[in-house]
Amino acid sequence: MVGRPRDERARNVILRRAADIASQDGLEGLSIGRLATDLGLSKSGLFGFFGSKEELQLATIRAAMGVYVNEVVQPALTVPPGLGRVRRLCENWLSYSQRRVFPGGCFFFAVTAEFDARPGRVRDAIAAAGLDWAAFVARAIDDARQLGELADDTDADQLAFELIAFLEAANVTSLLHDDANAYERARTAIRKRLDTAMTGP
Amino acid sequence: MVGRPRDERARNVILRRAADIASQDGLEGLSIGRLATDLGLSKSGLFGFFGSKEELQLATIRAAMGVYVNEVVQPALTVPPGLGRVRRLCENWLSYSQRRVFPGGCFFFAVTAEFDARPGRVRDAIAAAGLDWAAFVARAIDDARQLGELADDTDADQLAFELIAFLEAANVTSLLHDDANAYERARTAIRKRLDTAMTGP
DNA sequence: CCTACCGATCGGTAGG
DNA sequence: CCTACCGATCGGTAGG
Repeated sequence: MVGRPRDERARNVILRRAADIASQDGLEGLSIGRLATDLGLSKSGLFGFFGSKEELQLATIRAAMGVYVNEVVQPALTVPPGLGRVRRLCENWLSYSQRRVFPGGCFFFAVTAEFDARPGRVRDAIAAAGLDWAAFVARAIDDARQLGELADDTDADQLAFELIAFLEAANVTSLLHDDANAYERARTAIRKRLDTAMTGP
Repeated sequence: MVGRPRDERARNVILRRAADIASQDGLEGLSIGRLATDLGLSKSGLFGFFGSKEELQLATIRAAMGVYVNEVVQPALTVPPGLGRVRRLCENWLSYSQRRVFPGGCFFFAVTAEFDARPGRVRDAIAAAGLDWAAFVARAIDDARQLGELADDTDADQLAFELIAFLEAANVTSLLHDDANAYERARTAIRKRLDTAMTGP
């Protein structure tokens, strides 16, 4: 099912716009007609790329995952494993949210809140992405622990939960109140929490 | 503009159902026709109660605020000011989320993520409720500080930000992954964070 | 990839 | 508070 290069480029343009819209108005607020008009395509032409609204939603999630990996995950892998990589992951995330890579803030925050109470393939795809991300953060934390940079008894899953909580709280607070201070709040919280984790509970 | 008692009772029933729907499908997913069918009313009859969809959305937010105050805020006021009240507020919140007082988890989490990137009166009402809540938590924290139960230099707004981050992370994690452990994660995080705040940074 | 169309549903209104 | 209706928009399809 791989199209010609030209089709793939078109798909990428479509899906990047779709992710922008969904970050603001949700994956249900993303309508095929509106997306087609935005891009200067016919509705049925755009529809033909995906075959159903659900497939468009799933493809949009995959495209947003690509952006997320490029913005948050990959640049952290240039830092060697350890506490530095954990800090870099958090900073990359805050920067990705603050720079409004997606105009509605973190794409995954928006669509998670939208689908967390609606069963289906879209929710399942969002949940899988969330588990992957939490496991990746926990792995980076556990690497730091094994390297002796965090206390031996550090619970990586617990610490990942707390750091991710700070990141998401900064995202939603800055969006809702146009308050960039929320990012400094999160940075302060993360710094202090990692300091505590260095010496143990 | 106060209706007869009978009208007020009907309004309460309508708005409680509206809040349930919105917690799962959002305030845009809440359609007048669906709400009317659910309640056995005609669409135009229900429409007449509110006059516009936006007014229905605003009334639904006010109704959800009443539930929230009853479930989370009021029972914490039976505890004297201090650290005990702060802990009680957090526990009330986790219980309110975990018991699914609204079937889609915390009503305000759902609608905040939905409207945080859309200007308008609905967003403004949600933002005002969020500020009130954060200020209330910060006030409870500062009471505890003034009573000597938290370190003198405790930053109440910062600590409120962190505690609320844990609460909301538990809500969304439990919903997305059907994982009740998230509430224990939040309880652990809150307990440790308050312990740290007792002795100072 | 387009035009033209389908039935369903949306918010909202007329008229009683 | 109801029935009946309005134009707009939804996801999706027919036909080319």
